[in-house]
Amino acid sequence: MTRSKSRKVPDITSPWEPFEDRRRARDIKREAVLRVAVHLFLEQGYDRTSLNEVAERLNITKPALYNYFANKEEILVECYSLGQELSEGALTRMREQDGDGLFRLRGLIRGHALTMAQDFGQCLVRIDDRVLSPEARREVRAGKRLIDAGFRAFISEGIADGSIRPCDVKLTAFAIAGALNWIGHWIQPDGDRSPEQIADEMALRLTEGIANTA
Amino acid sequence: MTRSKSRKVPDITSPWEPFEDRRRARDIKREAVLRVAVHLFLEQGYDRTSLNEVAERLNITKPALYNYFANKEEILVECYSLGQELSEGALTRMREQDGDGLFRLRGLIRGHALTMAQDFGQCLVRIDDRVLSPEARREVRAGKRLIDAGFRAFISEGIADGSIRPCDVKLTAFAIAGALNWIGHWIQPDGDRSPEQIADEMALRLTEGIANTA
Amino acid sequence: MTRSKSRKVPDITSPWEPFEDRRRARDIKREAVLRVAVHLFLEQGYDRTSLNEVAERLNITKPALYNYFANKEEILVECYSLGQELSEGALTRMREQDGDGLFRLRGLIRGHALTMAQDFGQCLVRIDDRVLSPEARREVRAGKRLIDAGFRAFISEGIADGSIRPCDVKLTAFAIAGALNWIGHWIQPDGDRSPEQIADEMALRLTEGIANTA
Amino acid sequence: MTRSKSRKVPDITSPWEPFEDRRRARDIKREAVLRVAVHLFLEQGYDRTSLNEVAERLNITKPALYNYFANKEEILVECYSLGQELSEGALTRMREQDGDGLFRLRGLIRGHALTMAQDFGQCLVRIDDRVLSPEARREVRAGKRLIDAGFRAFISEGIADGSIRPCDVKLTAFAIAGALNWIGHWIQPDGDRSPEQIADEMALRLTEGIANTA
DNA sequence: TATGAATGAGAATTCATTCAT
DNA sequence: CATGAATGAATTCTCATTCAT
Repeated sequence: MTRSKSRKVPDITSPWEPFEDRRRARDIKREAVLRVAVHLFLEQGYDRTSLNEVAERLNITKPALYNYFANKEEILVECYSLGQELSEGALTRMREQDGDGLFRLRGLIRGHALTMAQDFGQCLVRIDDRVLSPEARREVRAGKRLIDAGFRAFISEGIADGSIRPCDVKLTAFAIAGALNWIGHWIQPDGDRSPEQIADEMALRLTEGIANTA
Repeated sequence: MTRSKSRKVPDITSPWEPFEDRRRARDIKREAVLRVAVHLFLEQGYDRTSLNEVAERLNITKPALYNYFANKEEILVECYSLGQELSEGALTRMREQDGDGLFRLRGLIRGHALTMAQDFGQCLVRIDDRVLSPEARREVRAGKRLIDAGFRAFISEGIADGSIRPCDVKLTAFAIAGALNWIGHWIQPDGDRSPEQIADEMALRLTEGIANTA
Repeated sequence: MTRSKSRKVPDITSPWEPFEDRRRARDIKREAVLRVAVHLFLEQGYDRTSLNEVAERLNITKPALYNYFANKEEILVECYSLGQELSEGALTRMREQDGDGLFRLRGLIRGHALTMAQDFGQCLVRIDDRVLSPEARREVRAGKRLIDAGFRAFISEGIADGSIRPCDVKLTAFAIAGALNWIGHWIQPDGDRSPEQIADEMALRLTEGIANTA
Repeated sequence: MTRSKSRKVPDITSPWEPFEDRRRARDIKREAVLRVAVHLFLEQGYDRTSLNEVAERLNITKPALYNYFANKEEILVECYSLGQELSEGALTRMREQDGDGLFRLRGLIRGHALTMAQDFGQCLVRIDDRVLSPEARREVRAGKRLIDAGFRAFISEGIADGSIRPCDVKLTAFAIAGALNWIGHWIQPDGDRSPEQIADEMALRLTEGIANTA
């Protein structure tokens, strides 16, 4: 690992590097915690996953976790955030791309489907956010609404530009989002379809009915 | 209540009535427990709902619950069962009705959508069955697979009889089921669409793309 | 059984018989409770045996037990009593028989050994009387002391009449009682020695050292 | 406390001391728990002794106990172990000593008698091992059988070398063990015989009958 | 930064006992 | 007599979190 190597010779190069180094090491450890945590959360549920288990898998002790996170909730919130970023990234990318509403919608579908193929993405729909404190929940839900708004926006856009047939926007968005979110519940790492295949298929299937291809 | 009335004159009508009466009273109470429990489970999550809360809402004490259920898990399992029955009922009904695959699929969609509008139905998709013991989980999942198999069967049937365009059956079934299950997450009792409206809309929307209407 | 016969024709013979009958039936049931209870107490320990289990084995319900016993403790106390009576019977019998101290001691040993071969006898030494309320415990211990006093009396008697060699009476009594009480811990219903064989062997073995056979 | 003193100057003496120190402190605390626990177990019985009581006497809180023991059963098992070691020590010592069977038997008797004068030894015979899980019970019973086997071995040895008169080995061993185990039930800390006196007396009394002194 | 220890809060479950029927 | 239901009290155990070191 380059991390451990650089840790051996910090003073030689620059007195600032150690800080950099340390911060980076810290971030790496934070990430490791999150990866292990989200994995266990998905495997056993949030409430049934004790911080002890998380710590054990990382070969540290429970209180050590508190160096990186204020509490258990913060861990979950960050897992949500990382998942959220995945879909938001797709949303942003499609917003910035040229193309009609249908094209953008399909892009978002693909992006959201791929999100659901990852642990952090899955936790968005498989870990109930009712375990969060009201404030944290509000924030998380705001994030989720963003994506939903994205679906609706692209659908409306498509209807406006003629690429999508008129339909009940809200319900259609819910239907699409639901079909995609469900992926997180049935997808298997070693399934016979790759995440990309699933994403592509969904992008078509979920828009067939509304696409104005006639 | 008729119960208390009949209790006053048991010997006159029938020596069996008291028993019947008691059994019925028992069932009524069991049901009340389940209704309160599923409500709280949906509101706060299973792990965060203590039996104390359930009991309190019923104006009884916690140990009294153990007269009706062996343990907390059994309560959840029965909630799942009641939810499961809702969709299975729709499945059975459509199986017995005449009509092509598309027709049946739409019926099942409607039925499953309506299931998702009820507490017992929602708990199927909103309470993580990973809290169950392996045996109980196996049983619950078997039930869920039944519904999924129903979707696939009707789609296959439709493809065979020409009412549905050839498509990836498994993925399509997942997409439809996902869109419907998601209803349980967003529907609101006082929303501007009635469950029936949602069900009808979904029955159309989710089949538009695959219906062979040309 | 004559019990069931007489129960069928109670009014014919005498208006008083039913009472007798009822009392007897009651006693029979009490005994049944005690037999089942002591068995379970020995099998699982007093605290770990719930009245439910006792009731179940008798095909009745828990509250029904309260018709025969005031509480769980009373059941145990009566089990002790029945065991106590076994040894006390032997003590009384030997007291009334002619013979020197050694003869009587051996008789008591035999009697106490046989007591330890029965459930009620075993409970004397295998169920800790510390589970009893102070009053009940006092009574039970008084009974146990009676037996112990019997051992000492016979030993002293034997020393006085020359059939037993001078020895530390108290310690010798404890040693003999201990050896006998231990039988309750190792004896097995289907062992290769009958209770009588064990009793006889003990009567000899435990007195060999102190018998004045020279 | 010396602990706090050494804690002030750890680096001077050795970098390992703190660790040693901690481990030792931990062991000391574990031992304290066991001593309090066995005392209460003997006083009130295992089931009637709550971990709360144990903790209270130690001026800690109940969950703190779980730092040292996995559960209540483990505490009991360790109490048994400590008691077991006492007698096993005597057994081993006598095995290694020169002398005939009678000599060794007497040594084991003395050792076992002294075991019964201590809390940990008493719990072997006064706490019913039926409260243990099957696995734990098996282990504990294996230990008990070891001692019993020791008694039998020394008796057989004595018969073989002529120091003990031929007798029913199994029954004799049971009788001796029983007499000794009973000590745990009647001995009193402030009795008029010291444990050593009792032990010596028992070593003689229990072998008088079988010793080949003629 | 990391750890062992400790704690407060809480949860499920068990059970002897009571009571109305 | 017997029962179903209910309860209060207790108990074991878990866990997130804190703190001194």
